[in-house]
Amino acid sequence: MSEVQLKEALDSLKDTGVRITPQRHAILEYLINSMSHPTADDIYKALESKFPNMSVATVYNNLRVFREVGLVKELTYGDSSARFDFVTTNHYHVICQTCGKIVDFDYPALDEVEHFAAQVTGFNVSHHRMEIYGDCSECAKKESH
Amino acid sequence: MSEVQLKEALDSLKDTGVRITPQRHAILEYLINSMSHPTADDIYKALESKFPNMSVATVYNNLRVFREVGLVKELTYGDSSARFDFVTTNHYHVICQTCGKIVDFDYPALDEVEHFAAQVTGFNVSHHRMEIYGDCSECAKKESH
DNA sequence: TCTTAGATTGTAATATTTATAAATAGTGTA
DNA sequence: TACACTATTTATAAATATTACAATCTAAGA
Ligand SMILES: [Mn+2]
Ligand SMILES: [Mn+2]
Ligand SMILES: [Zn+2]
Ligand SMILES: [Zn+2]
Repeated sequence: MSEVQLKEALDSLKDTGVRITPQRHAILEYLINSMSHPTADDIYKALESKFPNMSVATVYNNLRVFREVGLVKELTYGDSSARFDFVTTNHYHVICQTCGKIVDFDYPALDEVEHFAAQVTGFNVSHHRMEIYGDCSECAKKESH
Repeated sequence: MSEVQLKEALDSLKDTGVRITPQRHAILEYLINSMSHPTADDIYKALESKFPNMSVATVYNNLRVFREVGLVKELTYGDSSARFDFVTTNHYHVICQTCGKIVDFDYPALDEVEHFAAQVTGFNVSHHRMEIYGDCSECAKKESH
């Protein structure tokens, strides 16, 4: 299953005229298999044994390329560094304010809100972002002690 | 009207045991009167004629204090610096992807989404954030040329 | 007025991300 | 397969935003 995703991703790069390098292959593979929301530095560290000479700029450059092609979404929060999510199905995120855990969360897209915003503001609306914040069950348990 | 908001804000600081300094007074006043979503540096620059010796650290420190007390909300986007919004009524934001303009936007809070997320993930949900992205009418017009 | 804990200031440090230029390598073509 | 062309990588420096720190100052209660 993840092999299929990787193959489709590589094909979509090829279709856009983006060269497939070993670094790109490895970053995509890591994003697909990790099933998480890693930072650029997470990816850099995870691949440094395989690519001891890879530059961190390469990770950033390729994540931008992947974002532009539509393969990954960039999740930006206030605090620290951006996180990257391999695009599969549309979903939202629930984030623990205590430990930082990010949980995927399926919910129908809020089309009404977009339409309403377009009408009220005159914007040409393209998309929205939403995140839900709280404490995960582990952290909530610890706090109650 | 803004005098009332300023007075209430100062009272709420006093109630929390936060000292009222000229710098804090000025930052709050600016946030309330600007009716916009300034960055820390916007505030710093706007007040430098009045406080030639004020440190940018003071602006950051106080914005954090105000956030902790609940007087301001910090809006963090990917690209540049954080923006700050004096808390009045609950509202969302519509953001122009081209020029960066931020427009306030009233919409009933998405309580259902929060409840659903809590049930599905087991989180103790506290709040959510949502922004709508698109192009404002001016930018959309320019692009069509 | 005096005292003192908290606030401000000036500066250095940290961290993330981007820019740059030289070296390298992927891919289409012959 | 070998070549040529150009995209990509690498290494490093730079830009930017934010925080840490220590010395100085001051708001506010006694
Ligand atoms: Mn996700
Ligand atoms: Mn606002
Ligand atoms: Zn947690
Ligand atoms: Zn615009």
